[in-house]
Amino acid sequence: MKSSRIPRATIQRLASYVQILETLSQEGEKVISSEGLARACGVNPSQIRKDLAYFGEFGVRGVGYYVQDLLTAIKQSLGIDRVWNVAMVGVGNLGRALLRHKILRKRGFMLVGAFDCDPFKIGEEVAGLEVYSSKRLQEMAGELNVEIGIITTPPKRAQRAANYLVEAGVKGIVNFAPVRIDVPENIAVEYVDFIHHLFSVAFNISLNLSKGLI
Amino acid sequence: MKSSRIPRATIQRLASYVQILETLSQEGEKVISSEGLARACGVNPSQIRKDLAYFGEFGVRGVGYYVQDLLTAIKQSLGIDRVWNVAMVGVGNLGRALLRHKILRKRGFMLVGAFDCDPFKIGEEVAGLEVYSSKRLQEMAGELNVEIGIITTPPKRAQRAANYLVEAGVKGIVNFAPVRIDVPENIAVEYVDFIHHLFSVAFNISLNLSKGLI
DNA sequence: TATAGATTGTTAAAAATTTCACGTAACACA
DNA sequence: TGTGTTACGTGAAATTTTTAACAATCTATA
Repeated sequence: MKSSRIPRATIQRLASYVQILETLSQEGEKVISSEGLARACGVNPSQIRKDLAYFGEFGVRGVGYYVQDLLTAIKQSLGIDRVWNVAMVGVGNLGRALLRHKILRKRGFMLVGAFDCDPFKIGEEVAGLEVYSSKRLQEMAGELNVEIGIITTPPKRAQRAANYLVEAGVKGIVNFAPVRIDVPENIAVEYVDFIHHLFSVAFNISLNLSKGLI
Repeated sequence: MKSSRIPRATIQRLASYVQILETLSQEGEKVISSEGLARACGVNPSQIRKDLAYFGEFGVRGVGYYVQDLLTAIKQSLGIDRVWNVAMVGVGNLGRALLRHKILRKRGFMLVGAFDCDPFKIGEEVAGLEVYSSKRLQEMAGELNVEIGIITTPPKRAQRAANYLVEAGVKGIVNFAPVRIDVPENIAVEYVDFIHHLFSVAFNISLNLSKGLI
């Protein structure tokens, strides 16, 4: 199928297929059917076949999908078959945790710079990276070849951080601060806010309570 | 409108309305229109009116919504007009960051217990909480009155953590580990995986590149 | 080489969600 | 009190997303 506009939900799901396929691959599984994959990530088998169809034909009829091949194909489709250089703005609790988290690097996102505007933090070393003044972002981003920015500042500083990142030439931003940011249209932005998920759970618990399920 | 089944997306959006209304409230704004709110969170005004209609009529025609009233109403609808007690299983980098984050408490989620299975971590104190053995979850959850569990273990230990939490009687789980967990149907589960968002940004950057937008 | 069994890719139907459009209600002000 | 203006609530239309159904095709085996 042609890659007409691809639903955002499809992209989200592809990301979880990657997780599962990577596990399967490590466990030495060679082949997986859409049904098997579907069970593993709690969706409908047709959904999976349709999602994949946006990008090409990766399976073999009567057989299923070769785990390694499919993994490679999805990664290629998502553009994560390579390493992306990432800079972080805001070295608070959350920032530190992300800097120390191995998962980012393991998934191909290499933290190459850490920035903060707090003079007390500047010069500090976190997870092998020196913390620089946010004002030096533009100057340093070029030589570090930063492509993606992660914002982990307090909400009030998020827009400024975004401005710095855009000036520094990043092409995408993942914003952990709970505010919208304004950036040019050709900059890809994603918002991460785990409080939403807590709200969601609280709501569903309340719902279950009112339905007498608990 | 009657509260027929409420779309998950609606709940997600309500959560962001809360964020914005709280800011507006702090800034002393008294009234906001669906259009103003829509602009602030990047959605369609009708969307907002429809979302709210699932829970009741909170606005005044010709005027808009009284910020404080709407905030109260949404919080009540979501079941976040009270404090929820939360236990965390897995005190790694991410767990620590969450424990130290003020935002959880500020939003009404009180961390009342921290658990880990690593003997080196047990007994340690993080953000004013002593870390206990995960095995003691069931025993302690009762007296701590834990209602929600947060899983921040490595993926392989997530299912075990979930089992402990369910045995301990929690009614909802927020899982930060990148794996599905199996729990009884009446337990509300939410998955948080920020790697997905990085994937998404990477994909959109690749897309923009191929469209010649960059 | 033919047949049986399995599982994909794809089209069509169904369901869910979003957007539009407009009647209705509230306020401001003459 | 009447009139104009604003902006909500809601039913219907449009769009998007998900699910179902099935023809196509691959492997295995006799």
